Amino acid sequence: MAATIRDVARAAGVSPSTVSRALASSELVNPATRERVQQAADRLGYRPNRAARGLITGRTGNLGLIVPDLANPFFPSIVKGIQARARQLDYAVFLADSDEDAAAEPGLVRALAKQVDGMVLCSPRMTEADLLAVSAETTLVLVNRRVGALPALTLDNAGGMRQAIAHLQALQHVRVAWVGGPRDSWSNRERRRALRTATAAAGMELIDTGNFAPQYEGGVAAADLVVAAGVTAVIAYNDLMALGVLSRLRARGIAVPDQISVVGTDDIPLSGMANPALTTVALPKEAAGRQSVDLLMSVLHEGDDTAPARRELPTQLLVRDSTGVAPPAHP
Amino acid sequence: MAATIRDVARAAGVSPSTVSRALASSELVNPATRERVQQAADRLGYRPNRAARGLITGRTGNLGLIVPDLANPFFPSIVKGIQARARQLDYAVFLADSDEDAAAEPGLVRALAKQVDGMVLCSPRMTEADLLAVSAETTLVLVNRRVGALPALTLDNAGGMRQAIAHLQALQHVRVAWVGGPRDSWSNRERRRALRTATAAAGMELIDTGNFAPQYEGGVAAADLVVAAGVTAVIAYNDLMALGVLSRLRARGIAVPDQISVVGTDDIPLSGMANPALTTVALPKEAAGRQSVDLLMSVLHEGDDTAPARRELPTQLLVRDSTGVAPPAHP
DNA sequence: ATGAAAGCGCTAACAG
DNA sequence: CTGTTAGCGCTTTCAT
Repeated sequence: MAATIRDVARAAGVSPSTVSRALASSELVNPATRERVQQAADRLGYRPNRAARGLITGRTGNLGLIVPDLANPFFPSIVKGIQARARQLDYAVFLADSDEDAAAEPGLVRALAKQVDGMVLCSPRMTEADLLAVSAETTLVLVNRRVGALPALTLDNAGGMRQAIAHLQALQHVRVAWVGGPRDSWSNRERRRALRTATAAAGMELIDTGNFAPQYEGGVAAADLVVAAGVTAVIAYNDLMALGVLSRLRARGIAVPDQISVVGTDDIPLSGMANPALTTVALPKEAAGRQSVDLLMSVLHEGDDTAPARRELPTQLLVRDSTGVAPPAHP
Repeated sequence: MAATIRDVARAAGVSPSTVSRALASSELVNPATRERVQQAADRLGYRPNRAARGLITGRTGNLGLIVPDLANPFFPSIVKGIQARARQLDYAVFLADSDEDAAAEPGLVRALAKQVDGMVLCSPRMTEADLLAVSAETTLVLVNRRVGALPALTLDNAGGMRQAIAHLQALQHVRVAWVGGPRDSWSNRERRRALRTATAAAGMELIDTGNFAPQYEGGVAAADLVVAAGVTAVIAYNDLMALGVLSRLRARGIAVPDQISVVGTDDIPLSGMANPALTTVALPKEAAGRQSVDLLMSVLHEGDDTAPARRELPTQLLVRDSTGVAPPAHP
């Protein structure tokens, strides 16, 4: 079967421990011996068994990743970023999709905890209590959520919302609707809160249409409430929902942006391809993925000496065709 | 730190092996003892170390998955299917994204091989030789590709193309363009071949515009060639590309489906949301994911006794608004 | 600079 | 039914 370290040792005429050293810390072993071992290893196609190594070193070289829903285009981008960075660092990654089921998340963490050095939880939906509880099982880094003193990488939700409101204000909008995402979502709460503050400061009115599934269908469902609210602009929790709104508005013969302006969040690949192209708050998704890995590494290596590891990445409003000057108010 | 099997043994006043047995094969141990062990385990929050278990049993309880590009909406659906089925079977899954780099794939397989019981390779781009070579490292199941006698789950590409051509023929189309995807892609070759056969049989003409990146941008780039070819219909390798074609046609003021009909493949979530909604060959993506795991399990358990494990899933043309009756030919 | 021995956490004979 | 023994593949003292 597969060659073990003993096979290599035998082939090179040394002991297993020498092989181990030769393949790892180069300095502690005679160059000639090292060469011999290296060749034997190559010849036999030797690949160390990481599980066995992990058993003794306590380091697995693996990393866990949990996302709520891979079908939401927001997450694949993050996963790609994480993948890429993990691969550079020679880490393998376990992926689990919770299917937006908050109750399932702790189980997923626990299932993986023993096999990884740490995990990245992307937009976890589970309760704070659960989060704190599972944080004892392994090293955690949160993405898109902030809880207690847990290491976290967030995106500047508030800044994004402020930019959106400033943009709409410049276009003369006064009444704006908010189409909310999952109630359990931290970023949903953050965005809503920021919106409240920003609209109040701008002397604008914010109509909350409630919480909807963070998908195309959710936006479709919300669109009629938006129309009924008599607003001239709407901001949706994410692009998928914004696209749903767009589609429903078109179906009802309501012109975008002439009658209603629409703003999304995420800048998923397809938002630029929509017709009209969607104005949206762009989030640095792949960068967030990469940096979350870096954050995890720093936590893993520096121990718990410094301040809580946190980082916030900037967001950027992309103005496209779905927003325009507000129509004149009715008499 | 974390409780080991010895801790549980001590707490329950039995030997580690009894704990092992009590927690696994229920029959071989005294019910009373078993109860005691179970309680001790619960109390200590014991979770077996799967890596250690795998070391001795040879089964890791892990499964590998490699996809070319998670940013292509086709793959997340498959990954979700695989995830779901794997979880049911209590398997954890390693995910790697090769970023459409055929040369990187063998390395990814080898990196994971030792830590998994088997792997699913989704639309692998690597050469047949590489594929055969890595198939020695671990149990493989191919999705969306067929090579040698390797276990494979495929989708009925030919059937899908036949349905598309029959549909276009019914709509009076005679000249049809093909917008190809990655040259290395097996399904790309399959679809093209099927198209050749089907058009020939129908007395239609097929114009091949070449190979493009399997993304929105690829479709945009191909669209002008489609127009220049003077066809009344176009079939794209995938929906992303079809959407790109759609967008470029609109930009050029060419009406769809009035002047040109457009057909995609995959039925990604957004194809139904496009305007006009995209006619496409739907592939059972999540089902393919689930069944690929089942296939892997059957190969793993049944050994290599029976015929090569293969399965082909049916495809289904979804007729939507992007296809219509061909415009009358020019005099 | 290298080898021998011990052991990571677990399961699988083998006794009893 | 249960404990003892051995060992999966690897790294790491501790000697030499």
